[in-house]
Order: sequence, then C-alpha cells, then structure tokens
Amino acid sequence: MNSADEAEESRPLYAQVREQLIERIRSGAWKPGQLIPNEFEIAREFGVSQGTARKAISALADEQLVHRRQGRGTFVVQHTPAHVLFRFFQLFDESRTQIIPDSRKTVPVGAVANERERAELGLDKGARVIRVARVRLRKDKPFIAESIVFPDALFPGLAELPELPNTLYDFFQKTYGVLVVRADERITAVAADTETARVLEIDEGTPLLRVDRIAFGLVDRPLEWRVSLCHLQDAHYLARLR
Amino acid sequence: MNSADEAEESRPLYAQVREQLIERIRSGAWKPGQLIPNEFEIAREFGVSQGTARKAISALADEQLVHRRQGRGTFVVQHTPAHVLFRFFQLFDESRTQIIPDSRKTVPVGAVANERERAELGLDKGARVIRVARVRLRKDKPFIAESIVFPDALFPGLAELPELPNTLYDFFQKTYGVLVVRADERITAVAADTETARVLEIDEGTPLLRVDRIAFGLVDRPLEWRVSLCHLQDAHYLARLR
DNA sequence: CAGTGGTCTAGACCACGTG
DNA sequence: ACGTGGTCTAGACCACTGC
Repeated sequence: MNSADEAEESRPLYAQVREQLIERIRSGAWKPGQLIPNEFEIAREFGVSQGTARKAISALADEQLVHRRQGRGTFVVQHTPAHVLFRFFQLFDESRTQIIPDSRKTVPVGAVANERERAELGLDKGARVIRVARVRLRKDKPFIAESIVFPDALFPGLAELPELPNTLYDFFQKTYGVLVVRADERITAVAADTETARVLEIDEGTPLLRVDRIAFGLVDRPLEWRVSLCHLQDAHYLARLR
Repeated sequence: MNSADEAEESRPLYAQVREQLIERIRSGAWKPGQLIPNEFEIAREFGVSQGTARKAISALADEQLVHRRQGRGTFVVQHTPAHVLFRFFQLFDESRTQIIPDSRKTVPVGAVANERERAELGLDKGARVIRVARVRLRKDKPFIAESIVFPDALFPGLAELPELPNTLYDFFQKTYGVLVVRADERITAVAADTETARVLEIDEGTPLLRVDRIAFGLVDRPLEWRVSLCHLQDAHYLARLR
C-alpha cells in the first residue's frame, strides 16, 4: 500500500464519497438540473451506510452544488440568469431591493494574456485570454463599466462568437459545463478617469466603486477576472459578515 | 393544548434544543469561554439521543456561537481583539495581508437619538444613544474616520466612561454580556468632504470607501450603527461570495 | 399510493488532548 | 488511562411530492 492509499483511507468516508460526487458533477457525468440517485442508491454504490451517504450529499448541498427537495429528490444545481444575479450581483437600491442590471451588446476579443492577466488568472506565459468590455445599464442609463477576462483554454470557440449574453455564468455552465461556485471581490473607491467618465456619462473625478472579482470553479482555479467600475448614486454594495 | 405548543412540538427536536442552548448563552447562564456539558449530558438533560444533542450543538458551532475541540470539549465563543478584527474588519493591504488598525482616544457621548439613528437602530422616539467618533490609524497615519452609534439602553453607564478600547465587540461581550454575531455592510464610494479631508489629512474630494454597518446580536435587533470613511490607498475591502 | 428527503434513536469504535 | 468530540452503522418513522 502506498502513502496516497493510506492518506485516502485515513480521511472520513463521507469526505471520500463527497469528492467522488463532486467529480461526477465536474466531469459532466451528472448534468446541471439532473436528478441524482437517492441516498440509498449512493450508499449501496459506495458501500457505506445511508447516514454516511446523506452526510456527503448534505455537504454538497451546503456548498450549493446540489439542491435537495423533500419528496422529490436531489438535483445538480442549475444556474439561471436570476440565480446568478442573486448570488453574484450584490448591488441594492435605496429601498434595499436588489438591482437587476441590463447590458449593452458585449463583444468578446481574443488576445495573448498580459502580465497582470496572467498573475490574476494564474496562467503561463503565452497563454491566450478572451477579453470583454461592456456597459451595464440601470433604468436604461449606464452605471457600470465592466472589463472581463477569462482563459481561452476553458472556453474554446468563445472568442469567435459575435455577442455574449447578459449573464455569463449560466451561459458558461450550459455551453461549457463550467460551474462558478465562489468569487472573491476586492473593493476600493476610485475617481472616474476620462474614458470611464465618457462611457458612464458622468464628470471626470466622480467617485466610483471599483469591484475587482476573481471567480472560481469546482477545481480551485480562477475562471474569470472582472473589474467593475460602478456609479452607484443612491445604490450600494451589500456584504454580509458572519 | 394551544397552538403555540403544537407549533413547538412540530418543530424538530434538535431545533428546540438548539434554541434552549442559545438562550443559555444569551442569558449569561453559560459565560464566554466556558466549557459546556458534553453531548451525553445535554442529551440526558433534554431527554433526547446523543445524536440529536450533537446536531443541536453542531448548529451552534456553524453559527460560531460555540467552538468545538476534539478531545477537549465545547466552549462558548469568546471574542478577543484579534478574533473581532479577523471576523469584522475586512481590509487588506496590497499583499493581501489583513490590516490591523490602531485607534486614537475615543470618547463616548450620550444624546437623544435623531430620526436617522432611530431608523437605523429600530428605536422609539425619545430613546437615548451613545455616539463615538474616532480615527483609525494605519502605520501611525489616519486612514479611517469612523462614527459609531449604539442604543444607550443596551450599554448602561457606558456614556460616562472616559475612553473606549480599540476593539469594541470583545469589550461589549466582557462588560455587558452582549454578543455580536453578524453584521450587514452597505458599501459605497464618496468624495471626502472638508471635515473628513482635514481629519484624514487628505485633499477634499479624494475618493473614499464608505462602509455603513449594522451589527446584530443573538436576538435579531441592531446593536450598533457604524459609518466608516476609509482612505484605502493601496488597500482594499474583501468580500467573499459563495 | 410509492418514493423521496428529514428526523431520531441506540450503539459502536476512532482520534485527539490531558493528566 | 480517561473523557471528549468525530465517524459510522442499521434501522425506524415522519413529511412532503407526484402519480
């Protein structure tokens, strides 16, 4: 027996089962929205008790990779535009209602990654990326200037598309089977530069919220680097601390 | 049997046990840092199985109200300055290291709550509050202008203190038995006004991150309203989205 | 009605920290 | 060696969903 096997055996059973289940989602063996086998099936298949299978499945539910519904079954999570916005778009208006942004035509452009992009996305020298610049609208007025970059390798052929949809993460899941599961946002305040002021139709120097996001998938590797310059006015970003 | 009893009986046992345990922490029957009875003791006391007691205690651990340590026992969470900063102070420097702020002498002032304060803290007309204004330092230079308000009723005698400590939440827990368990932060970008510019030793109009926090305790009522105006420079606020 | 997830029990053994 | 939390089992019953 090698050390890897020993390490494998020393980890809790439910953790091992959990990883195997994640692998099925990652590999696409279980598709988004699909009903997965019930607790007893999974228990039988992995040779564990129903309680242990349950603990593994519940861990996936906590991580929002599956959705459990009493009486119906357990389903692989399926991103929809509404779902993606709810989870990953944390801007609210003065009455604390979540803002639903629109976006203008967004055209992807392929290029070789620059140094900053390689650092943010963890790419090797020479790797290609896809860049997208777009303006998001609120009440038909521009309020966010966004620049998005993702590794070309993860989204083959995407650079050739004439246009991208308003919400990307559900599109990524549907088209490439790539699931965004978490994101880190680094937030600062900046003054609008000339170009941004023009795009957002505001005065140069207006204070903007800069949201610098790295999105991660099932394997802990960056899927996207996104910088959003937000002209909030009476709106705000909401962070919940626990 | 009345409807309240029926509702009580229809809720899962572990949820009922969980609430009773929370009440012991809230009431101060179990003090911060104290070792609580083990799973079998709690199971026996409430007339449930060890597994059910475990589920109740684990829920408290998930909520960060207790801390479990294998081989040692389960302890009521005890806020320390380091712990409070780690959980509730999400500013990081350019190398992604958490910033540890200092603060200048902070003097509390008692007053009758104004309309805005009553709205933010959910207070009745005529209620008294305690106000604190302070400047936080980074590398001995001012970088945050903070204004804090809390209900006088929760912190009797606090307005008479000559000075408050650098971290308040551990002080609240130690002195008043009041535990901060979560906070909502509403974040915007603003331009520094004359007074703030003077305090932070920057130019008027400099973009600042405005963090507007409401902190909550064990009962779902606001404990504090805090507005922080942050001159970040090369630092950033970090929000983790899951 | 059958099938699913949700709760609950009683008991066993393991891993860890302390004396 | 002892007591703690952590894992695992086998089985029971409940609550909800859809046919």
